[in-house]
Amino acid sequence: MLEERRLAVLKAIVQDYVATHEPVGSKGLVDRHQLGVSPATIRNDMAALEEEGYITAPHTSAGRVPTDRGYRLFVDQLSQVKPLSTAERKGIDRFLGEAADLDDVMSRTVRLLAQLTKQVAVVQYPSLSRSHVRRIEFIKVTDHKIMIILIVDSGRVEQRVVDCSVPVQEELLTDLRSRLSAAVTDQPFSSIPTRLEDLDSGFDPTGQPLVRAVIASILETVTEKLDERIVLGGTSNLAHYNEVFAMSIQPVLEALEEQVVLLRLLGEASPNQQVSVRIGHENEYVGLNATSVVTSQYGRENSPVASLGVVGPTHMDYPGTMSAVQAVAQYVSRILSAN
Amino acid sequence: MLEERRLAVLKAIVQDYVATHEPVGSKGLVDRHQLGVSPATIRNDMAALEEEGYITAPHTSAGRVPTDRGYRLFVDQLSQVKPLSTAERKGIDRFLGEAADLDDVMSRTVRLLAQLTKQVAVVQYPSLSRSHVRRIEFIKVTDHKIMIILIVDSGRVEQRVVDCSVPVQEELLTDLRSRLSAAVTDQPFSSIPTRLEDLDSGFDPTGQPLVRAVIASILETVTEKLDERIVLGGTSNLAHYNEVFAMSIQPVLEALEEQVVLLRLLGEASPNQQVSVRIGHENEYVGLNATSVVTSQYGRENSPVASLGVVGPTHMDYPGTMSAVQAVAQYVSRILSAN
DNA sequence: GGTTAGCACTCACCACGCCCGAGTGCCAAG
DNA sequence: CTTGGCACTCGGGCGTGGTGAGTGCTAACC
Repeated sequence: MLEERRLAVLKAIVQDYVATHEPVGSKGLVDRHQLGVSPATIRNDMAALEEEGYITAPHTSAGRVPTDRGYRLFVDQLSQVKPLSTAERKGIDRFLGEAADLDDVMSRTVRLLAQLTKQVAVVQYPSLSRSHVRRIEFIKVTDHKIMIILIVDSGRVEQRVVDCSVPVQEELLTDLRSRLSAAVTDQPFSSIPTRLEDLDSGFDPTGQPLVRAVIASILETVTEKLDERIVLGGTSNLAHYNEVFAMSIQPVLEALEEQVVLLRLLGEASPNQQVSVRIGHENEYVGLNATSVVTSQYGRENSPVASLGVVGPTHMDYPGTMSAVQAVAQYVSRILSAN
Repeated sequence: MLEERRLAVLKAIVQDYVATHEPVGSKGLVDRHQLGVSPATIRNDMAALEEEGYITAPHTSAGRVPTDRGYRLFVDQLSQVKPLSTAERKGIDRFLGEAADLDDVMSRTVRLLAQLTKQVAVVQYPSLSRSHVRRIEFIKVTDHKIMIILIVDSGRVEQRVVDCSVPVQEELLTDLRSRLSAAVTDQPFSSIPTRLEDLDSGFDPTGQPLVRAVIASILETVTEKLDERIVLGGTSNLAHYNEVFAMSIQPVLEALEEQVVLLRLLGEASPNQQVSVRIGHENEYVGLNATSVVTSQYGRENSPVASLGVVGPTHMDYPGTMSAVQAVAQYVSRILSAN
């Protein structure tokens, strides 16, 4: 009973604070929620909650504000993901359904996510490391240059030009293509290094330099280009918080410019299909200690290819944001597997 | 004499204001610059300059601040592009020289420009419309799907998948490849629509649906993908101005998210090799009325392939920014023509 | 005529002091 | 355990007065 009401109070505090962005007091709480008790009782509960570190008072005569810990409890136990309205689902469907190619899907997704959540959206391109090779092709650009083209199941296409010291012979190229093709087609990227290991030994000595150069180049692409691509959207939503709230957006903008930071942010997503939420100081990167990050993976069931999510203030609408992120991830998954 | 000193005063005002970001008064001016006259005289000049609209007073008892018109005069007549130090040039050279592929060049350029100018950098990928086709290739992905690959002289590679209603015959594809290749190789993108116009008539009727589909797809790529790609950098520099200066960065962030706005921004660059500067209200987009945009085109002499530049507050260091933009544009031009 | 010194004037800015009210913690009664 | 009552705290809004930077004007000067 006692414990139960305390949680209800915390929930109410979070909800009110998210709605108003102002410290919430005991009086207002009983007015706006049916708690069935008087302000004085609430005050006792609030004192207890503060004692336990779930809420804090900015200064003596102000109301209380949830702490990161308070939000965590709220997210874990007090909130339920609210389903999107059918209108919203249809809107998403229509908007994403029109996408032509992968670039289009990504850019539409990021815009959609930013618009739905009114926050900064972060979308990662399907990760090569978790994709499969669908096809490999060569194009002879000049006598000494060939372009390698890797077509990936997620729709990505990687290309790279190799310089060779000797002129490229057409037959050799054909041979190489078929052998490489056999070796890597439909194989996961992560297995490529081992699969290409001894491939050069099968060729006659005159061709080996070229073969080695090609293989080296592919390996380079595989390892290097794993620095995945990320698209951002809704950055201007940051300005909104800057004005109302007293938090500087500089560190956040800096974080968003660091591909590495973003990748780790998305990479830390929980391995299961669920939505992952990191609140305030739970984020490793200090610049994001005043923000929360909501992410989800997308791709086929049990084998996600990448992540997407949003970055927003800790006082965000968690249920709404989580449902939006989850829904968008599901839609993107569906669209990508349709190819 | 009279006119001459007034210009000197304006120049001094701009310089001081850019340095301090505070309204500058007559006393400070004579202290920091060798003008050879007394504050009272300066005051007369300032009154005249204000009359003519080059400077303005925020309020009665504050110093003067340059207007957009004042900056314009400063840029046009009073400043000279200051050359970069050799150390800076070497730094640029080293940093950009390491770039491996086009993506790398673009991302390094944008970071470099942001770092040099401490402002927001905007770099446009080489424009297809001003590029030439170097090569066209087809890859049969499945029976009904072929991938078209366009290799462009600026290093870009565009690909697109076409769905065909009928199975694709290998010979037809070879035939199509050679004809298309002959038609478009080394031709500017802008000429492609006319060159492809009647190409389908040369094929036998059974192949025509495929040919038409391919041609349509290429045309689509040519026209649609002309929505060029743009990379941004240094957005966090905006936060700096936000704090010190009283200008909201929201509209600026919004503008930066709009590809269309950015493209127009870069597209309006003056046609010659010089650096183009648009100050405050000279920018068509209202969200950027409080900023200045410094751009330059890059590419071969007399045939630029794209633009790059920076967006910053109107009280920026124009000579420094202009020289940085110009230098970077030149370096990028050089690197791209090296391929 | 252009330049300069002197002077009165204007205001943004800051510091101080004041009050107000929201919100609290505590206590004693229900 | 809950509740009404009450004293207390303290941030924020507001008027007040002082300060100083900067100006425009006028009259004298070269």
